[in-house]
Amino acid sequence: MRLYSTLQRKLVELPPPPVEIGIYVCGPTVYQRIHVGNARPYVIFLWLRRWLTGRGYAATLASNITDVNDKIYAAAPGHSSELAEQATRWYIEDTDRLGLGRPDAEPKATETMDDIIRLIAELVASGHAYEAGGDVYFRVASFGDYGQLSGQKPDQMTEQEPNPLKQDARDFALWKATKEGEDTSWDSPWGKGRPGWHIECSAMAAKLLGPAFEIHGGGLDLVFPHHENELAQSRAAGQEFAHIWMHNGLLRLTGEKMSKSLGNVQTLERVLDEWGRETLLLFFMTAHWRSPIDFSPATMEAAREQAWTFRNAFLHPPERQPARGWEALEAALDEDFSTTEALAVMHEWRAAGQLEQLRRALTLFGLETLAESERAPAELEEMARRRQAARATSDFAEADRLRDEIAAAGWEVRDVSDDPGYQLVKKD
RNA sequence: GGCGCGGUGGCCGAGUGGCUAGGCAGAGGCCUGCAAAGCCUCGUACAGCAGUUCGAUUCUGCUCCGCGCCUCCA
Repeated sequence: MRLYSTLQRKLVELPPPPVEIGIYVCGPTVYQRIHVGNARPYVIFLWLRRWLTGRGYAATLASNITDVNDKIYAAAPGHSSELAEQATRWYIEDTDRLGLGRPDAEPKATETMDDIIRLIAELVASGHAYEAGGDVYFRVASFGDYGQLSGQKPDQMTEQEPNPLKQDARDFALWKATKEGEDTSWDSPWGKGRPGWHIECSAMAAKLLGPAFEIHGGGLDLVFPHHENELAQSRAAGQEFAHIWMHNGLLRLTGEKMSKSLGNVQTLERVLDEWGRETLLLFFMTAHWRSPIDFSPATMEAAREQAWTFRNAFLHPPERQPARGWEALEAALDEDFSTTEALAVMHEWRAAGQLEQLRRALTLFGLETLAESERAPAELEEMARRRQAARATSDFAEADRLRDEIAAAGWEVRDVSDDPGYQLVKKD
């Protein structure tokens, strides 16, 4: 299997199974409900873990929850930990609704503090970091490969807010001394404080996956500075760290009038309420994981239609010549995990009526519910029967009236040749 | 300004040096009391300009346009 890696800027071959594949994905900073965009890496990497597991790998997925951070302090002055706890519950609740299960580990920064402090101390001891006024900074000049991941040239970076404690404008904080108004702090060799933004990921990844692991994932917007800094810290500490760096494309919001303010993002909660999990998952499948994807009513509507055609295949199986076998899906996903090609293969199976194969593929993507049909309430069954009776006596006015009534209840009646002569299908 | 990605038929979105992506929407037909679902048929696209080549949408260069990142960001 091959995956595109930002670090090597090319497709990188995974070692053949069975081997352990450690995957670390940057999860959210918890201070509000996550938005649809945050759900993309969550979905992609849970799918990937499923696929790798099915391919015979021992895949372990770790995805962190950053629960100490400037943004959390800013969002809830004086009670940041309560907000972090609340937002963590929201995150679990919202992502649970995707129905894909959970990562193998979801470490919290606040529960990894010993490892974080130990890692910083190591970097200080080896001269890759220095203490200044209770803060600790990473010495970028001490790490020759800095900039390798993002392609950013260190000498071209400019500092936004000059920090006199830094020896070099490019240096970044590993540890920050507690400031006025911050309601949480931890003891460290450098006094009370809390970790900087990047260090927690280095510490958690090493703790859970070891000093060398296969895949590190996250949104494209994390390449710099977050991942560049993670890589620098961990490599400077003598770890190989991640081999392959996967960065998913970002969601773009279009087709909706922007409310001018920054608050135009849609929460995952709202999207799930409005469109349902099946449509959202299918929507994510319609773009390659590295491509940007437009989130709009039109693109979501198209995804919903695709869900509908898959569902219909199980209600009314077509009989056609057999299409390609399972290996077609393997070929699609083994080459840079192309869900778009996988989708094309699945449509092929749908049209060919290869339903068991299709069901297996849908299950992989958490869409097995499309293969299940819901039983209609008894009163609707009764109405459908009365409609059949009306049709039998050519009372089409009554038959159409009943059909409208059933439709109003959110169901569709279809005339079929099989036994009861009708079929009730729930509409979205 | 620096780094990087991309421009494919009405829309979304793959892919390939010469041979079918796929989905949605649309047109016609079959089926149906009418529908729905399903089936059949239909679109000859690859930003522009040069170049390499027997042949380029696919390789190279340039131009135009769009997007992401450049210490808040999945």
